[in-house]
Amino acid sequence: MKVTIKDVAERANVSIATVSRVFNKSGPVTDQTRHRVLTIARDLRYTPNASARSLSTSKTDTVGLLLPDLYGEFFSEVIRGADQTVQQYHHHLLVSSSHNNRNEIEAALRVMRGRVDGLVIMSPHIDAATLNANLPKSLPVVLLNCYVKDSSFDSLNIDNIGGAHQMVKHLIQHNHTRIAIIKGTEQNYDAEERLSGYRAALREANLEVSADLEFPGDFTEEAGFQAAKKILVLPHRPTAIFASNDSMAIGAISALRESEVQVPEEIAVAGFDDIPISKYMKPGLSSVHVPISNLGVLALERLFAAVTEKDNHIKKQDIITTELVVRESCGIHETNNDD
Amino acid sequence: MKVTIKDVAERANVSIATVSRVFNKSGPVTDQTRHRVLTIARDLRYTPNASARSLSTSKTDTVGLLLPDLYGEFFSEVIRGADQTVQQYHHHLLVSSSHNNRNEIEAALRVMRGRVDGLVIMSPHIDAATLNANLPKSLPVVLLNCYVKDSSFDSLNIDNIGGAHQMVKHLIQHNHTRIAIIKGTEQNYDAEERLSGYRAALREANLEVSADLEFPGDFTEEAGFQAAKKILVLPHRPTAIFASNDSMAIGAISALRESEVQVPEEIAVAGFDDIPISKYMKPGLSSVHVPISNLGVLALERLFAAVTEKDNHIKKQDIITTELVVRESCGIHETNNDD
DNA sequence: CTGAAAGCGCTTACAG
DNA sequence: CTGAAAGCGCTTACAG
Repeated sequence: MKVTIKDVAERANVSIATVSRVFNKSGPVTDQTRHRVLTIARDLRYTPNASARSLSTSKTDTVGLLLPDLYGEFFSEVIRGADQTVQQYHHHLLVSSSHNNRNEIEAALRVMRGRVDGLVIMSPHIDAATLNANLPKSLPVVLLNCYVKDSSFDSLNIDNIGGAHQMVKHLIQHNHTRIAIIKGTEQNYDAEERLSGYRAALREANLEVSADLEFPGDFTEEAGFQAAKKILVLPHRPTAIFASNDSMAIGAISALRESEVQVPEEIAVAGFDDIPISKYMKPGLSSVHVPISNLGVLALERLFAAVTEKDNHIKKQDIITTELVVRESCGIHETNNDD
Repeated sequence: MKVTIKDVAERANVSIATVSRVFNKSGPVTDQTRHRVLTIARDLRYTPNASARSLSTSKTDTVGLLLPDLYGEFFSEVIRGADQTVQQYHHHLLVSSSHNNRNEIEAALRVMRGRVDGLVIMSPHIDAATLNANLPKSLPVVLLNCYVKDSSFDSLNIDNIGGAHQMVKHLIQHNHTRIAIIKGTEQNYDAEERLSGYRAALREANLEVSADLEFPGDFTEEAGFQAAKKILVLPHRPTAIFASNDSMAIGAISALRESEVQVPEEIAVAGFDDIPISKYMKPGLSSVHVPISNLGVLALERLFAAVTEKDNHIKKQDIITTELVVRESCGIHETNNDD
């Protein structure tokens, strides 16, 4: 049933070595034999067996992408960017998601090991020790928005603190003094950093940092909706809400409108991520722009650099800068986005 | 550097056959040797080489997922459902996306061939001939929302016609007689079927089917935005817009509000897909609910059935039913969703 | 219960 | 330019 290199070789009256050379464009082969082999291979519908090839070359032509829970537009964008780059480098993409505790991540790491030439990890729960314990030293790894700050790994991190700080500062500059935050998932890296940025901006302006203004969330619309409901019943109502991502901001706006509270007139709302849809909200959602699909591209390019350069590869820890995007939801209509 | 089955065998004073048996839980091994092997394997951080294993078993424990362009929330949901099921069956997921013409798809098919035990294909551009030409007869395939209606393939298709028909009928029953449609991507399967459903409902009600009411789109918010702008300048303005998906409906609503046209009072708007965010729009977006993440689950479950049952597997062509979800954007507030 | 050995389908020095 | 052969790291009948 299945056709192998041997079948092609026999029919073409050459050795399997020659067929191999033709398919790998390696070594010298006459045009004539090359052509004959290629024709017969096509007739027979021969494709080299990937496992056999991997076994002898110890390369898999595959890279892994480890993701947390997939939600919303964000991960579509990341995967799009990643896949695009992987295809460009003629590799394949093994995706594994929804690892939300240490055991699941360790299992995922072990499973990837031996199946991929390199690994991009986007996981809020990972630490350097776990990585070292479960991955061979030789496997190239790029950490995308992980907690790990360790110069022994390549990493790309969104400037969460800076972005949140900028947005909150912007609100303060426009006379908001009581600003609530809807936090991201507990223990999540982005969540904690965005919270830090928020607090830092308040402190800088000598505004009170109070737990009464910090509401739990988990990055979903529903969480934003619930948090806003709680904010609405506060005795001394905030004039602005900073949601730790756009999905929650959208949920929050929905809750406010349901209660007939005007955005931005009565309460200003701002988000984070600048997912594509935010622009089409009414009012348009002010947000902190993250180059999402570019994240996937950058991570994979770094990974391929590591794979190619081997021991000569120099690891870097990069911060991806964000950008303030002011739309209507925060009530401040400006043409230029200065802070 | 890398540790193989041989290293484990030597250190444990057993043959590689025994180590293999321990790792595959096959054949009889004394508890004592099993334990010894396992301990040593852990110390050595041994993981079986996936390629070697695949080569001798001719199984890859990997399934492929072929997707079109990734956009919005839709594909995050599909991938989430797929990955979840794949993990449950202890397999891995090879994802390949953004194949938008025949050549790219053929290349992707060939590349998958030999790397996966089965394949889920979600591609509007595929046809039976291309599949047969590029895939071995023996490879299990499940078509997810593809054009191909061929009993030689397992397939799952969204009831696009029925869903669109139901939504438009609903609008008609509430006295809309001039209903515009924003179409999906040219030549796209979903796009064409939703258009058919729209037309069928109009005809059934003896309403005119006119090209003047059919506007091009490509499933993005931007396309919905642009289409709505065109609709607004129509001499005889429609009272309702049926967008072929939610993203376009959201874009359209954005355009209408920008022009200070009230939704639903002046123009009703409805979408298709019922992506999670639609519920949080203001006004809440009326839509046709598609069980999106379930799509991924169902497709993969069918695939694993095919993989396991081999020649005994009976192919089926299933239609996934949709459900009308009436919210505020279409202006008809009802508790029950009867049509 | 355990081992020796063939075989999976390739690649790649090494000869010629 | 081409071929014979070793080797990649496993699994799996077949013996014992």
